[in-house]
Amino acid sequence: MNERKPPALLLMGPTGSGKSELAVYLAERLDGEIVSVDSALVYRGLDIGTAKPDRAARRGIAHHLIDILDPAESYSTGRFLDDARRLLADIAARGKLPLLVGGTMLYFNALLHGLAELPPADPDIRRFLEEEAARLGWAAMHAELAQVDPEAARRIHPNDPQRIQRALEVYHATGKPLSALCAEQTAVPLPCRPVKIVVAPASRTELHARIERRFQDMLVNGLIDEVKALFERGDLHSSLPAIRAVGYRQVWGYLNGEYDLATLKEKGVAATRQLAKRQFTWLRREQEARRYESGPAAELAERILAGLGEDGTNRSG
RNA sequence: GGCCAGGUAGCUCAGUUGGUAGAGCAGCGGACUGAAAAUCCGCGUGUCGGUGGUUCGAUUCCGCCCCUGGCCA
Repeated sequence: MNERKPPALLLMGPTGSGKSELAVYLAERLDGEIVSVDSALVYRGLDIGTAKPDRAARRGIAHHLIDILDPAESYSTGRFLDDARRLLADIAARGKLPLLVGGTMLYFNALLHGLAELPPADPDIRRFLEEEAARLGWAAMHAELAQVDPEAARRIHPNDPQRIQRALEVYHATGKPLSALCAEQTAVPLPCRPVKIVVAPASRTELHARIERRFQDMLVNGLIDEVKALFERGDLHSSLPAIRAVGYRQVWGYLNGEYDLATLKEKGVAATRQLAKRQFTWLRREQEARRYESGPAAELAERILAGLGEDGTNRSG
């Protein structure tokens, strides 16, 4: 049925699995363009801590959805979905293969399963709810949600302020409960046929070792100075998505004098491991994906290409 | 060498007036619909330094030994 659509490669994996380098090899061999599926790479000035591939690492391959926002701005799943759909169509129209590469699993999820028609974030409503919560407490906010959207209240834990706020925000903005809007969701088919590939290190121990080494390298390569530049701008603060990113949040605390360098290193490594663990939770339930162990990019790319040949992904035309 | 303070979960520590022990962090598992590198939920057996003794029973009291830190020589 959708066999006639052009394919798109979805390359997913936990942080530090070597996706970015691998993607460039695959793009070279498949005449592809890379679409980043990463909620932190979108921000300009977040380079070292996000392991953003630089000009040399990109080797002339087009990379999309990188450096598209200032750190003072906020990206979102909805924007990603619009951007990615548009790019997918454009790239396929140019006769190139789209490679969606990243570790933001909610974005992949939205791409594959769609997203309900919900209003975007509204700063005024959020501020209003924030103030109300400061006055009444989140338990009261959860009770308020139970009044207007009992189903959402049942699903959302009373200790989860972010989701309580979002559910109330949707209700305030539309007058309809979040759960009703989600129930109306209809699948929007992708313009491409997704071919899923998962890359991950052989063992958790190995991943942890890589993560520790990598964070250490980031510090040596100037992560602190990079964050200091953001810190000194004066208009950024610790509740922005860009500043909450792994590594950035921890260095921010260090620059605030909250802890010493050794503690910063510990916290940075732990936060990265925790991120990887959450990514694994999504990845585990990813069906119909080909799975590969991390390894030297060139060699791994060859193995993946051999596997792709079997299901016709790289046929031309 | 002498004196003092400690040695309890991977780490930092609490506790048991003697009935085999619990927090934070880390770790592990899970959830996830416009902040998602976010937000949240669940999971705690560890020779209570070693060894003898007292005791029905010792991680807890006593002796000796080992280790760490401090002070005095």
